[in-house]
Amino acid sequence: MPKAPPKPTDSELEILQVLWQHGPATVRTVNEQLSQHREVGYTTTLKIMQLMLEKGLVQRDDEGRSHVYRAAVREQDTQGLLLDKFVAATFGGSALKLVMQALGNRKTSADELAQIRRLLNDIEIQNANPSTSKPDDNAPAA
Amino acid sequence: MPKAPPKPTDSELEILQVLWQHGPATVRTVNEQLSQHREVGYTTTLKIMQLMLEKGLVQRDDEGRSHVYRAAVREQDTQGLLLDKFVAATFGGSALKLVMQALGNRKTSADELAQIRRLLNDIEIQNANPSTSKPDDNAPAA
DNA sequence: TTTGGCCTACGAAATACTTCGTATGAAACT
DNA sequence: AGTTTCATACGAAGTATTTCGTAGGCCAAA
Repeated sequence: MPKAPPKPTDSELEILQVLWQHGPATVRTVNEQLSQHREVGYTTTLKIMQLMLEKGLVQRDDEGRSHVYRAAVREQDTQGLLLDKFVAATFGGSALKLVMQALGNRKTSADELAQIRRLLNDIEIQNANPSTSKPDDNAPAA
Repeated sequence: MPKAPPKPTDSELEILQVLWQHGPATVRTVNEQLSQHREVGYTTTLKIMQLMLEKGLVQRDDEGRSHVYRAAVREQDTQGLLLDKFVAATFGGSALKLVMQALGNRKTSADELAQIRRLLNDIEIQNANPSTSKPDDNAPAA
């Protein structure tokens, strides 16, 4: 089994976000996206993406003159990995404390609260009845 | 207004956790706590705590022969600060996505789910009736 | 007083990440 | 063909963090 890619750094995560949203892209495209938020040199972006390639965070197609990069890790997986580390370091491993803090000290819209309620319901259904597959918003009503 | 202390690093956060839980402590005490989880030299801990003093993350009483350090930032404030940065970097600023991921990909006990439900209720009461003060578990029944 | 133990201060190395200058080459333009 | 344009590769410096060796001070026990 090939070794799992390491935890991305902050800069690497920024680049992954672009690739996740935009799909495969050249260094130039990525750099242009990043430049909309902060100043960053082209070769800086290039260098980081080259390092990401070595780390296995991205893959690239180097056919043409400019190489096309794409994420080699999935958004959900990466977020989950980072979340685990963050919860461990900051909240002593308690996801509950994290959620309380996230919901408590922050304006949360009624709509968002409703979504969370729905999620809670789904989870309780799961717990009560593990055989059923996860409910899907788009599924036809029973 | 004195400048707010910076975001603590991972090592600094570990030390803050000890101080928050244990209360004011000497370098030796802190180092002993840390040593229960991983190997770390005494002067390493000392050095980091000295840097934390310069950054304003801790204060110290250097009366006696061994100095006594205490956290200069509150646990909730610090967790909130770190959480904000983390949500911004990892979930594009969406606390909702964070909560969904935290609850979704993880076993959450019925008890924890109940606590979250209670929190949701409190928040909705707040939203509906902003004049009321926040309910307190320990408050005497009306 | 001398010794040993514990404490702080400090310098410096090791590591990780970010940044960018410059070299080089390929393609496009004139 | 010569020149400009744009891409990659690479070295190296700047910054932040972590780590620890060593020096020096203070106090108590011998």
